[in-house]
Amino acid sequence: MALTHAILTALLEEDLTGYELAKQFDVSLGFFWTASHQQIYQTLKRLYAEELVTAREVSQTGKPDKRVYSLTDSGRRSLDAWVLSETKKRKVTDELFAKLYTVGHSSTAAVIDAVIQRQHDHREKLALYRKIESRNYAAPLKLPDQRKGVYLALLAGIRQEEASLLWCEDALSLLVSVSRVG
Amino acid sequence: MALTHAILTALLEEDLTGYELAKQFDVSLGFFWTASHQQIYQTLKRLYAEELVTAREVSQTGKPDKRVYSLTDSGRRSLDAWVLSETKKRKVTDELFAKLYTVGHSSTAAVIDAVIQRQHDHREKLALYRKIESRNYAAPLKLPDQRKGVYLALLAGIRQEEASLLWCEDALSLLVSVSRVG
DNA sequence: CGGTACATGTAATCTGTTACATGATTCA
DNA sequence: TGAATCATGTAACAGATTACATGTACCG
Repeated sequence: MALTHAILTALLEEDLTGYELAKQFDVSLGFFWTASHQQIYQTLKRLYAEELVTAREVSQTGKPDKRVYSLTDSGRRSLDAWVLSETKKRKVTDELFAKLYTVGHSSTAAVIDAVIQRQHDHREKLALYRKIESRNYAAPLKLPDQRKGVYLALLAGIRQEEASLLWCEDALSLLVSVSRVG
Repeated sequence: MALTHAILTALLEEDLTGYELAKQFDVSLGFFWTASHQQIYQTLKRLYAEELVTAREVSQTGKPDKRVYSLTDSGRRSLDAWVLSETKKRKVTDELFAKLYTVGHSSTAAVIDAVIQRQHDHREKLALYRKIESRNYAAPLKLPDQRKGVYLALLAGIRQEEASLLWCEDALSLLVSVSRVG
């Protein structure tokens, strides 16, 4: 039950709606956590039932009403307990690498296309992360403590995207040496 | 249904038992795919029912009997179709980064411990990958085509582990600047 | 008139995790 | 004698995905 805690940590800083959470999981949180809006709404519903969050309805003009969630004391305690618990290993599933295992047996062209697509994605993510970094995290040591962890998560994202981009170049240059198969 | 294809790609190269597959998912495949032995046995059972793999029982002396799986033609076609299909985005869940979001609100000591633990893990993985690289993939361009993709997957693992290790150092030096909280 | 952003959800299904279950061999 | 490795599985439950469902506002 770890999406629970990913949501609760996001609510530590500010109150959010399901929609806003989904957007955050799509961008800044995206490189270390992915979740669809359906999953988020379902989890928020459960969190509300368990009284780890509260919700208030906010009417808006020119936009649909929204439901803003905030942490409760109980949610806060649950988070604290989770931080002290053992950290689970990173879980990854990436089809791209599984497809690489088929090189020489199946269509290499398809794999090359997949790498190029991935290269575009990494470039976009990196540009986004760097923009966020230069706007909000230019002087890490001077950040207030509550922002330091968020900065480090961002930095990890930047490093991962950079490493992935370098890899994409190496991958493409090696893949063109593969005779067409499949 | 992507574990399906991750298993099928592993069977492209050689026939394997569920146990061997589980080990591979734990080590060399581990950085881009994780799966427990329970999940693997369940999936193999389904794959067998769908005739994407066949199995033969092998008796051993001094060891339990084992069940060795191989790809069928139908499994092979399923793989080919999958390679041509759109590549899904990488899916990640990593509690460590979620925990970073709690810095300044909760126990920083616990987060530091988690980073140190992760640093050990990355060092071990990197050492393993480098050993595999120097033993089997010293001259990438001279590899047979079927090994090039596998090498690239390994290289991605090496790059990721290196980037992660650099990050761990930066993270630890910034985290010690956080006043003790929680 | 069409697309995008805002905003929230349910139902059915599929996938993955946790707990349970067994049993031989080898090494210290 | 106890731990590790080999080897395979089931059952119950939790978590995630896919398909379906609705509706407004704003921009071009």
